[in-house]
Amino acid sequence: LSEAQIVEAAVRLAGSVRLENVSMRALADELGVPVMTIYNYVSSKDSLYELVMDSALARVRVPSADDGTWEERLKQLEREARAALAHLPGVTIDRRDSPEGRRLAEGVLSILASAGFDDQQAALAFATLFTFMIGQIDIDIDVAEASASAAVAAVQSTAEVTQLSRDEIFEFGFDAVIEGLKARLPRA
Amino acid sequence: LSEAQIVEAAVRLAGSVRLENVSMRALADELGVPVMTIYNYVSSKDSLYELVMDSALARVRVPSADDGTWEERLKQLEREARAALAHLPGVTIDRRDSPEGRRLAEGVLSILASAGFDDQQAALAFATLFTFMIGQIDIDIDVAEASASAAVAAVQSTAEVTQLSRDEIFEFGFDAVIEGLKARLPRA
DNA sequence: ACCTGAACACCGTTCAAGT
DNA sequence: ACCTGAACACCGTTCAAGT
Repeated sequence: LSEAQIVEAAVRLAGSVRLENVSMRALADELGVPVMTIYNYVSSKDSLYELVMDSALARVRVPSADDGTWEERLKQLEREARAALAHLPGVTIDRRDSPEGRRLAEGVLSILASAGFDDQQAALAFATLFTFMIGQIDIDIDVAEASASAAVAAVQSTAEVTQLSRDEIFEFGFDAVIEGLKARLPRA
Repeated sequence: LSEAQIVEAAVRLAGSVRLENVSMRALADELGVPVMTIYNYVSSKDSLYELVMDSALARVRVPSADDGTWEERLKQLEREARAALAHLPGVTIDRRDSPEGRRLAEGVLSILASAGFDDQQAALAFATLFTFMIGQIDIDIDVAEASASAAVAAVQSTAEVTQLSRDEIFEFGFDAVIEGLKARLPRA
């Protein structure tokens, strides 16, 4: 048994239930060990949240400067972050003590700097993008948990609108946010 | 004792702890009644979440057509919704079966319609605004719970940046989103 | 009819006893 | 030293017994 195996099992179980509803007892069953054995590798359930989050975010790459325009790089990063967490209900980006969260935050800030934002504007743009992404992840999970949500319902209630996929909504929203930020970019 | 008193007590307790961490026993203590008495007025803790959310959102006004430009009306609505939930950690907008959630969603959609968005674009714009607001509420609460969060840390790490207040970030982000949406408005 | 104590089936985690 | 069963202090809610 190892920390990695525990995280793996938690991810497996968190696929169908919010991680906070996966009990340590259920996790132990999944691993075939007594409950308290887990505590030899993971100090608490809270620390398990962080380990799961970090293992998910570890997959997210920060595109390098030659991977396209700054808009494309940002979009790519956010798309991957969203995908990494979309199927882990109950796992959000806790930017507090997470190494991976910090890595990605720095990635976003450096892309914004390369776009020409000064420190102040980059910080504001970062907060805007981060806000949008947290909302996106939250909504992805809401929709996954109850496909008859009122966001969809509200959308559908607007007459002859064809149903919008989550991906279309993401692309539209992200492009809108980027365009709004670009308008605040100091002229080159 | 009444449903209203129970919701009031829950709001009181949810000021300092996330509502999901307010136990029915603690709520009963706050009200000075035995635990099971609450169940004569509220069918379950889940239904209590909805009652608390609805009572908070009930305060949020949908500005009428003569309350300013559509941008100002949207901003006013979102500002109030944010304020209504910012101090209720653990209470998000569950658009599922909430009357107040539906009322506000329809309010936003009607403002977007008055701005000239067609149904499809209005639905996409609504989703974008909603995503941004959910993220904002989440982050407000994160920050309230741990004022030394990494979003702030990341911002501060960018050298000589003065600390940004949550309100400044909201104003900047909201304006950026609105500007991005406006760019998608069919030309009048 | 309305109310509610005791009990049930859970939690995360401590702690002491096992090897 | 490492492991882990039993126990503790909680949960939300059922249900039967009280008035």
